[in-house]
Amino acid sequence: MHAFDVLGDPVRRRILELLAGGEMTSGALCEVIGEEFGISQPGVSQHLKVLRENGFATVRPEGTRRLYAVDAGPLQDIDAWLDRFRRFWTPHLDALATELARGKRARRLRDADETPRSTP
Amino acid sequence: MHAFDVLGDPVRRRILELLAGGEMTSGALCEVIGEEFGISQPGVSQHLKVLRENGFATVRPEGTRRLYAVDAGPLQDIDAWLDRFRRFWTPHLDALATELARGKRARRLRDADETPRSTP
DNA sequence: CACTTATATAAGGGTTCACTGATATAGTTG
DNA sequence: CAACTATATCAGTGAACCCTTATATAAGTG
Repeated sequence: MHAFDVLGDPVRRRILELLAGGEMTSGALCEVIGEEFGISQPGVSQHLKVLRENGFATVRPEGTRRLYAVDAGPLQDIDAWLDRFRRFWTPHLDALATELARGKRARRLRDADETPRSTP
Repeated sequence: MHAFDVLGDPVRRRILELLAGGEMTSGALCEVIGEEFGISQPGVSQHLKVLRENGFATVRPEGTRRLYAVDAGPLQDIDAWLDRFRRFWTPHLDALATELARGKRARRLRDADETPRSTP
């Protein structure tokens, strides 16, 4: 399943949004999602499986619970795919700022201690 | 159809990649896509319709041809949605650089992501 | 106008997906 | 071990999606 397909489902997007705030147990997710979308525990569990199997989430057992957390790998892939379109909405940011934003070379920020002259 | 669903299809992603290079006619797209994916002209046309109807592409008639172009609006929405996960792969960029990169206006644009309450 | 080229729509079929209810696994506790 | 809690899996069903072939619209050309 492609990363975009995984994110095509609103339940899975919401789960990731929740996990963005930190680890959560399957049960806690079931509660919120069940409330918001009106779907059953197996329904949520199946979505968690999709997130797991596609690298969007990791799981860590703790006693009888299972703690889920975001794995940002596939999200980063999507971010990278979007690169080729960024020029459509960030007309001409100077290269340094773009580089910074992408995070390709965070180190350079320290070296060049300047305050990047903004041209927004 | 949600933006992520639109991008879930590899043919539509490829069409957008091609359009990222500049306007193209339906015919030219049919040729490349037909070649690469082995699908028919109506197949491609239907994908173009999806892209149009969901705001990913604009069309402009020129004689008997139709010129397609990228409309980056929905892509920007996706980029904005990814914001909440960026900290996972851009450890700690200072706020200024991030703000610069995102484009200050992008922030104001939209933050709302509908999380429907379904009625069973 | 008849003909051709460029593109879109229509109708139908096969496949995939997301749900539900029932059940299985696994850890915890009496 | 038995009972309970937390979570995952199974089997089945209805809907959505993407493709195909056939056909429609529309503009240019003799």
